[in-house]
Amino acid sequence: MSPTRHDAPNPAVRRLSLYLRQLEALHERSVRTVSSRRLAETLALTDAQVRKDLAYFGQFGRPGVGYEVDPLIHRLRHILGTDTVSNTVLIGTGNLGRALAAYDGFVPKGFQLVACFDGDEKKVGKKVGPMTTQPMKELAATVTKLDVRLAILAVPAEAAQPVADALAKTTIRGILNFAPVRLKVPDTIGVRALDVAAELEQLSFLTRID
Amino acid sequence: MSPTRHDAPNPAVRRLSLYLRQLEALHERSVRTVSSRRLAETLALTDAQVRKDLAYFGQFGRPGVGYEVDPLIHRLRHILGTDTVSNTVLIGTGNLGRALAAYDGFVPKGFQLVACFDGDEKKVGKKVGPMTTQPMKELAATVTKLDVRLAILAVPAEAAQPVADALAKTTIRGILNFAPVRLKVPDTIGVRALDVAAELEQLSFLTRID
DNA sequence: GGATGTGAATGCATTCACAGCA
DNA sequence: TGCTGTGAATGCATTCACATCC
Repeated sequence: MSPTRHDAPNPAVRRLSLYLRQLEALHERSVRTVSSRRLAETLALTDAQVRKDLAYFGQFGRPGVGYEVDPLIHRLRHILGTDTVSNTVLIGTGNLGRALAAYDGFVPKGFQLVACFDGDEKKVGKKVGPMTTQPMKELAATVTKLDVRLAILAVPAEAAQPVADALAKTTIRGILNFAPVRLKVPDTIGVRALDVAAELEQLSFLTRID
Repeated sequence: MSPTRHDAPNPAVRRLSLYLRQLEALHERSVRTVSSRRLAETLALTDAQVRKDLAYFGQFGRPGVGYEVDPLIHRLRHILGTDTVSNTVLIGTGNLGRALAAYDGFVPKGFQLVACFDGDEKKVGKKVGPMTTQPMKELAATVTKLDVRLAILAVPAEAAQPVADALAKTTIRGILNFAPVRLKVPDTIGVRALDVAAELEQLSFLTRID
């Protein structure tokens, strides 16, 4: 999965998630309308950037008024594809996997965990919330049956690439990878990586006393 | 904590973690020396980028030969500040916090969890691995006593900003934030955010069928 | 007056391409 | 020959600044 569709700069797409989160907070506080300036302020960006980012995707604002919170929330969800729920599978039911499964923030964001898998036979059959851990050999069948597009990978580093290879043979189109490994996948599959240790390293650098 | 010290572009610093990880893998395989080309290849970058990134921090390579793996590992660790162990605290001992505490990858990377805290009285006193969960009011004293610079924040969204405020009153200089909230902190403190739901949103966008 | 949306200008980061060294 | 380190050139992203509209 090489560049971004839709011509918009990649960093702009990343900020869409920030805007959406902030707009949802404003919605909670029953705020009806917000200007690029106020939005930028709370997110530590510039007003011009907010306007330009949003303008890549349409004309959402009204001069003299700003952006209407609720309609913009719906537009952004539509753009991100989270206005409908995406079935998602979890691979790896170790500590991290189970913690993710217990997180109740996915569903409101448009992601529903529908099955979980583990390569360790001892974990197969164990309950993870409402799900029962399945063996890896069931992956393809389950993914196909439930029409799953996204996978969360929370397996040890050594297992990550083999699992990615298995996922590539299914209808999975995106992988969220927690393992500290660069996955090689066909470019029909998108990958986002979350590497906790690497982030700590960045912090360590940032806070170095030279 | 505004820009990057040391003049190097921020993206270059982020890639340092990638280089280090790959070099550690090469070390495991007893590879002695590696060229920018090979390094770039496995990380899906260009050779020029690898050379330029490393050159921001020194002259590590030998023309005609490449980079020596072990010495470069040590240099990068030193640059990142992970050649000595950093004491780190964990705030929030819910599912995610405990999963992070159980992760055995921190110590080899230079981070030692030395204490954990929770605002929920019911969690205080509970064991988390070798640590005992402390109440938030102990934070300042413990952090000072153990000379802690880094904190991992794994608390619910509502609690994140108040905890960040409390951390700002201590010697903590960097926060790894898992809560889906933009933290406001004095610029003497560095923040890195890991937002799982936001990453899933990005994947959702990436894999949209327009 | 108070906003947006957007070309033009600026500022960064990446890539090129090559001099110089082993 | 093979490779690094690095100025110069290119390509992106951000910011400016203003015409336009409520």
